[in-house]
Amino acid sequence: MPELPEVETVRRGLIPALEGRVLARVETRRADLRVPFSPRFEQRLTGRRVTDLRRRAKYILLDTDGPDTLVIHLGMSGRITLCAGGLSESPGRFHHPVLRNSDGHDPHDHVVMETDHGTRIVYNDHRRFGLMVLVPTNELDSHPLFKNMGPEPLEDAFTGAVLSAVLKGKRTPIKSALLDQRVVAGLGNIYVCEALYRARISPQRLASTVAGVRAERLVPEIKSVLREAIEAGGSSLRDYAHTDGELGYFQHHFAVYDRLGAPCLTPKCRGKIRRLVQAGRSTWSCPVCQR
DNA sequence: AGGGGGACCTGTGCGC
DNA sequence: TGCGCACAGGTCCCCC
Repeated sequence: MPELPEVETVRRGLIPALEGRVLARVETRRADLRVPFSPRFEQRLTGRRVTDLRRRAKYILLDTDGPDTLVIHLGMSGRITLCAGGLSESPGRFHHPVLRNSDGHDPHDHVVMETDHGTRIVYNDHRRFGLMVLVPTNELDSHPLFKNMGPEPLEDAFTGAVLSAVLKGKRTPIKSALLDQRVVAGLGNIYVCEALYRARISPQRLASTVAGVRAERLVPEIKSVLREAIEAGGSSLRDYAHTDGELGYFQHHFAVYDRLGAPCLTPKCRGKIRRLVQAGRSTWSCPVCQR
């Protein structure tokens, strides 16, 4: 999936098209994504004005002038594209060929919305690990999706001391701990690998031993890698693209992710990037300068 | 109680 | 060319 920087880029791309606009038409083309759409999904959204577009971790929150907030997650392969009225739904300028059904639709275009200004918003997700649900706005914090979620990494409240306190006593590798959304919300495989590299911390190190000085070193690196990635419009690997179809370019700045065998970029370090598997997911790191 | 492993999906790229 | 396998920005449930 898009991790925090990619989701943030999508959110920013949606603002000009959606903020203050009325959802004139909402169409779901199947019963579910990873989970079913909320009951009466289309009716509850149609005619509502979008009052705000927020992000929490990897979720986009679309507040309306009704009781509900539309909660969107892009899973691993979700994409949202905008197009002015009259154009085909998936504009076809992506790096993937666009599939078509006999009715002319991309079979992975699962949700199509249209605003009162005629902009079409298309949600495409070929793996369907994403979700779209309606949650009463005043119940968001207590909703199961959010109630146990850790701090936003880019907020000032996320400090070395805060991370340190959560890691203390955790008997799991730091790599797994950082992927745990209860520890810090919004990091995924790429930015965990990159942040650990920048902080020169081994992904295999026990989380409890990162508490203290290493946590103080790690937090600024988490923030800097996320900020730089947002600045670059996120990272485009297989599926991710901006709302206008353009690609992010932070993937060109990876120091370790998917760089198996490449020389470590740390000056004077002779290490070669290795790949290991932790909790079923690939981890890339430099065995020499990450300890 | 908390963490690891599989399940959920489809697509792509590789080796044989 | 084709087939099978491994792997992919995530999360959740089950089981130990």
